[in-house]
Amino acid sequence: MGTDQDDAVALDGRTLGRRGLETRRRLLDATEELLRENGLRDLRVVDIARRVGSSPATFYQYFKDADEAVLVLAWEVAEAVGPVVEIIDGSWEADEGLDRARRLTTAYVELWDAHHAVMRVRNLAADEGDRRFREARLASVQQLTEHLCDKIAAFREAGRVSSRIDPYAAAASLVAMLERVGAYHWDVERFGPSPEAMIDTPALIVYQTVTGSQAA
Amino acid sequence: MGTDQDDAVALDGRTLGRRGLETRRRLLDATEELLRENGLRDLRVVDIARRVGSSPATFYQYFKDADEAVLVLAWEVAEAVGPVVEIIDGSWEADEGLDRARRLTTAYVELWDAHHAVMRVRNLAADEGDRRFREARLASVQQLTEHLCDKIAAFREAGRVSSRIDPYAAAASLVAMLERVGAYHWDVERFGPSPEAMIDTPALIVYQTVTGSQAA
DNA sequence: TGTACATCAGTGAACGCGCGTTCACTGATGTAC
DNA sequence: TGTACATCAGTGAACGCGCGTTCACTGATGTAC
Repeated sequence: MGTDQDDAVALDGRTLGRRGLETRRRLLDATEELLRENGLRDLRVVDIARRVGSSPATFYQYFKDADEAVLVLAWEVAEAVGPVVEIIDGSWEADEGLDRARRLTTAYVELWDAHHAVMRVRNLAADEGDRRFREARLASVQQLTEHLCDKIAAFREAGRVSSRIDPYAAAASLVAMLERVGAYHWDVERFGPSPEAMIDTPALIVYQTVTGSQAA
Repeated sequence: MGTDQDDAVALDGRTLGRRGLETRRRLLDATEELLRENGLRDLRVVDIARRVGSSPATFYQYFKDADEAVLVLAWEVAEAVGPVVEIIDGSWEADEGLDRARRLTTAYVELWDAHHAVMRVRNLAADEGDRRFREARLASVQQLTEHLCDKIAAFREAGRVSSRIDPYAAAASLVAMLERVGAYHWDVERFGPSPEAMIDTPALIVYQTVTGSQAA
């Protein structure tokens, strides 16, 4: 919260009115569309401006460059992770845990489906070491990891998860799996597995890893 | 095999001699270096040429554009996956399986450490739908997935892995996990887990998912 | 062993496009009285 | 309710750099005899 709409200010310091906020929004939407359609390599300020029927000069009233617009979008995605994280909280026993794992996987894959273009670029920039994108990714992924970590740690203390499992590393690995499954499940599905299998099976892996129980 | 050095031909059709092959190699190495140092956004033909002390015109004797050089590098990575795949073959019972999972994870993470810049860009381009990069990724990832799939299917038939697990989807999910762990384990390690934990724990997840057994 | 010729390899220099970016200006909106 | 003024919002037009790309040419290598 507080990272996009709220503290939105024009680059010259003016505060934005209704009209300004709308324009800014349309520029952001156009950025996401173009990223989806043409990919990162072909993202151009001129095109973004053209798409909303305005001029490049307008774009520069709101963002320093194209990257900065993408960064704002990445923070918006981070905010959308909140509800997904909440799914983790609660009991993971038996059917309830399995159901939770499935809802978690579904929600996260749907988040990717909705925002794959932005999340892809965010991950690339973060992996390449860009600090601003690292932070934005962290804001998404950290909450997820920590909540999963807590669950795993509890099952481990109860002696149900192997003591050779490092809870944080396990949580991070599961998040890693979900990230990548979100990114390319559509490509995997060309080789056999149904879309449902590409939810249910990773969900089972999550469940088994968190609880240390094998599903029936 | 047969995708890079062997059928290397200058763009005008001339066959390459010793000297030409060396230059081509140096251009490829420079491409990987610059990709690592500056990231995808700042990869420029002029810079690649400059780095090997030659002129842009030379670059264009060997590659149509910068993308094509990266593509060749991606195919080279695909060839390097062969030995990693072999680790999968053999018995996965008990300690032997655990050891195999650990060697697999180690080898794949090391592959990422050695070639992260190229693999990152390959994945982005593939995810964005670029056919050539999809093929190159497939060549890496498919073998891995299929070999894991065979193992999982066998344990499933033996009744040790849940029948609710789709073997191909499970294999793809594990590969997804390894991909992402390879890409960002260094970032995770800033939050607690040791480098060893970021190998051992995903390895355990692989082991448990393949064999349906919980580790002690 | 030497010479001539074919082909491989490399590049200087230039062109031109397209993109990022800015400035000086016009128009829209809102509010004080 | 109307008018004036402040500030918000938008842009046409231009500049200039830098990058991709090419061409005509020189130099290096190898091989046939």
